[in-house]
Amino acid sequence: MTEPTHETAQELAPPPERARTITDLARIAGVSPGTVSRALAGKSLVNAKTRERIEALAREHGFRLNQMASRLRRQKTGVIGVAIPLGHDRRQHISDAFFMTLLGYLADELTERGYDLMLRRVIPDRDGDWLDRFVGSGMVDGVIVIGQSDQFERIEAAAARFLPMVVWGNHQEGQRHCVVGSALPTHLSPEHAADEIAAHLASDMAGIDGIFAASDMLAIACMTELQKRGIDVPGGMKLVGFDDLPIASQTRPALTTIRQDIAAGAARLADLLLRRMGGENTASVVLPPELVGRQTA
Amino acid sequence: MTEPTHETAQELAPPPERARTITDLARIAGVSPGTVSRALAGKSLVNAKTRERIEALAREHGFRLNQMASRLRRQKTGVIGVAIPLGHDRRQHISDAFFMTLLGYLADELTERGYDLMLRRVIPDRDGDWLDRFVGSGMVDGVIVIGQSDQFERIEAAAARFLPMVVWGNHQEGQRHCVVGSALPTHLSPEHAADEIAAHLASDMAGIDGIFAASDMLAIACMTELQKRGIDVPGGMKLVGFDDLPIASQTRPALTTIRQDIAAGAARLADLLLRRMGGENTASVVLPPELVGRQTA
DNA sequence: CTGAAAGCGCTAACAA
DNA sequence: TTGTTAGCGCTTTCAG
Repeated sequence: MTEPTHETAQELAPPPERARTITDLARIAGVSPGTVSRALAGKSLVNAKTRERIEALAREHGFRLNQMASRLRRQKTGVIGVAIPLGHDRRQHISDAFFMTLLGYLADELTERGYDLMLRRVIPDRDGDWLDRFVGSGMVDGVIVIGQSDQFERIEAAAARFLPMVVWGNHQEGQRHCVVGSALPTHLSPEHAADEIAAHLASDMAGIDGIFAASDMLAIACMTELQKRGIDVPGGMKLVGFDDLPIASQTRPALTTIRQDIAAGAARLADLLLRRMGGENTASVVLPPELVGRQTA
Repeated sequence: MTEPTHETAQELAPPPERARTITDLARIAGVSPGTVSRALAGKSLVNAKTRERIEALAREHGFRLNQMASRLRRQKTGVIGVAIPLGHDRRQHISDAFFMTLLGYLADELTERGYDLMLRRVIPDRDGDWLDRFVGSGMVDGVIVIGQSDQFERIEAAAARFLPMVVWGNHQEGQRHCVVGSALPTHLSPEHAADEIAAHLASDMAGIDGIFAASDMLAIACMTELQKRGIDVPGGMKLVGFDDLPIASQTRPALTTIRQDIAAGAARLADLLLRRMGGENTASVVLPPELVGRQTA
């Protein structure tokens, strides 16, 4: 550390008056608020010298633009809303591995393009107006809905009036809202599925020689259960997952699965949303699923 | 579906004029904007009849309050900022399983208490001012930083001036910023660690009878590598992970690990942050780690 | 190139 | 109980 001690620093340079608003800074610089605004926004029509001086003062006085005010005035927010409806299964937690992985990639994509993400977990049963409220909140320029849950109709309704929205989910014939997704139904929570799996396995396995799980996490739960019972995978029972989460290649035996290219999905979501925000009415995209053959089938 | 066709619906009830602002709605209702504001906010001093009428009109005309304006005026945002600095390891993706799991629990906690989350992924090398910009943006009432990365000093500096901030990370003697965490260094990305693990294992395993991995994901990568080489776990090599992610109990053999109670961690983060937002200067919290003995050690 | 002034949509005194 | 008014902090015409 090369900085002087606090005591010394304080003696040498008493901390400068803090400029909280653009008006504060304007007063300090002896110019008008308008000029400060233009200087900080890097507008061409402001004198280079003036700009530099204002920038220096801004640093010195720790000035940060109030984004709330700026965005209200400019009528754009620089924020993408991400809604995760938790409908048909109350117990399905937002921390579902698939959703969170998708969200991570989305954050990477959108941050790269200069947007922040506003995350909202919604329980539709409690708040029937969740989507319209979000979409009309004035807080977001566009909305991504992760998972349709049981809210298909509500999403359709919102899509009728609100263009900049894209949904991760399934496509149904003639639907209005723009989706990105593969061709299969959605996710269940592995913790709570474990019991049901156990029950099924206990009852009757005659005539079954393979399980196709609806998600990797579910497949892994199956595998554990099978191995507990001494059933060899894939010898005694074949097993195929769905998603190809990073974890799938790490299990023992490594999980054969249908890949959802989550990164690609996130990229498509981001791309489509930005185009819709630009006024384009984009079509839905079905990502081709791909079989990743490993050791369980 | 019980709704009539679009044509019929339109003939019967032409869609009402849309009320975009509180002033629109006031005009429609024949009252002043102030009254509408009070009615919609559920203030007691507005006539019940008037309130009901305004609420009905708001529904009918699809009115939603512009949160940007409301929040600017009220000087509170209802948003918690969550920053994830990606510093010392550029390749460490936001989609890191631990971070995303923590984020999921945080979202559950904070949404429950009426806050939205604003997620921002930051690369400190590219933007040295990231934390002050976030904290001073006027967009958030409080900030949670997930992981200190190599930004300890910058976080310290911000903490000197900004109270409502809590950090997930390690505690160091005499530090100023409030952390929640366990007692061990942070996470590496398993994908890229695999090669190094392989190299280490290839070179020299004499005298080593156990591996303590810095995260479960890393431990799982080790396990895969060990099993590839025909080394029995735990017979030939003991293995202990760190985190107790949901996946840890699903591996084969099940991973012995040090539990980070992520849900509890998220709850503490949320709790401390809200108290700081209320003006309290809270102390750091070290969560006691707990050994979860399974089959690998 | 810069200043003055008019709002973005909302809320909260203060009056009535 | 309601209307009027003055801003929240910023951007952007429009003048100069």
